[in-house]
Amino acid sequence: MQLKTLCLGALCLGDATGYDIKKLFETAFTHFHHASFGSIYPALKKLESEGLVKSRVEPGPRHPERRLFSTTVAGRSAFVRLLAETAPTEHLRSEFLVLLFFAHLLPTEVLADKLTEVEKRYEQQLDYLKSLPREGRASAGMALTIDLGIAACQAKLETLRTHRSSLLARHRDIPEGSAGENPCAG
Amino acid sequence: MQLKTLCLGALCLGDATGYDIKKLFETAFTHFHHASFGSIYPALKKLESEGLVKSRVEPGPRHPERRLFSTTVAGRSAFVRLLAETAPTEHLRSEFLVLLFFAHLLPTEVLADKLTEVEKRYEQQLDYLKSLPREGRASAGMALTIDLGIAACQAKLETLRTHRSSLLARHRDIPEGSAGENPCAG
DNA sequence: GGACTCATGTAAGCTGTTACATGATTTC
DNA sequence: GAAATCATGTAACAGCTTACATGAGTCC
Repeated sequence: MQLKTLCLGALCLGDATGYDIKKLFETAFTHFHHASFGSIYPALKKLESEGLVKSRVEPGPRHPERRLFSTTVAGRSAFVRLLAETAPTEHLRSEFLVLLFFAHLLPTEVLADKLTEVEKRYEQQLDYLKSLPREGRASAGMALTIDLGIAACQAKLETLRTHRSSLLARHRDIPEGSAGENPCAG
Repeated sequence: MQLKTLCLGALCLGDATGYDIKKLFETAFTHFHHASFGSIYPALKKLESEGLVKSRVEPGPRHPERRLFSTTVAGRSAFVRLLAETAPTEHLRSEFLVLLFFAHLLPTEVLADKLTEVEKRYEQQLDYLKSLPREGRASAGMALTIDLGIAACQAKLETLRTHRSSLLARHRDIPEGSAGENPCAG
């Protein structure tokens, strides 16, 4: 799914500026998608040129001049169609698991620091997801995206906490820079 | 982390062809990284031009001619350095959670199909990860990458199974195409 | 002989990132 | 008056995917 489509979806939730959409990516979408200004603004421009959204400039004494986007009828039906056609895939890209996979090549202290860093991030993410309102304002589907994020985060955090000390203990015993046998062949 | 670095890492596990590395991405790395031939072969070429890997062509009666890559001393130390510098981040990109987030815009049957599809995929992934050998050949870190994959997958699968029927029941009651209130503002 | 796996590579192009460039408004 | 937040945009470039193009070896 292209970012363009996601921006169109964001506008199906209500009128918004490019800045608002960036905020959405940093809050409600944070655990399953990412986008930067450099892609959001061009995406909105493209959507407008395709007639899927329209915009008006709002001058304001209470904020800098801004461009508010809204969906068009064509935009809403295009989004629903695109949504229905989208395969429900997931792609994780984890530098952390790469690090863990090659942990035997790292000094124990470096590995310990990385583990601590990840645990902290998981804790923060868990706190954040738990702080989100799940009743009333959000639909059942939205609530489930949060619950799935919480479940996965919690499971990983528990696994990490369970194995941390034994991993580090074993790690101290291996020769530094050992590559070992090829464990992946075959 | 660039794909180039990951290819270099793969070669730190033992000599391999581009094709072998692709296999590694489809097996050991499958739940945390992805790469296609179109990026692997150029990456290996680049690594060789930088002196981090070397290669020899192996003609064979038992297989088509192939190019076997190995790391150089410079390559191994470069990889260890790059690894130590890598921040242990994770980025999920989930079209499935996008779908769930906008579930209220989909017909109930379409939503049900998507949920079924995801559950099946999770089940397959879980079976696969559980089938991997965790003792003996793999290092403790490699084993933990598998355990983390299993934990996350299991947690998501359970959450999905728990909420599926109530989600679909509630879903049938909402007006079709309802966008509702903006649940994300503020 | 057909299907499948092993095996290598290129080229066009899409998508998105990073860094740059700018400035208003609000809050302390 | 400084810092934070609100706000918009562009340009250069990185990085990877898709599709194409090709062919040998193995198993049934």
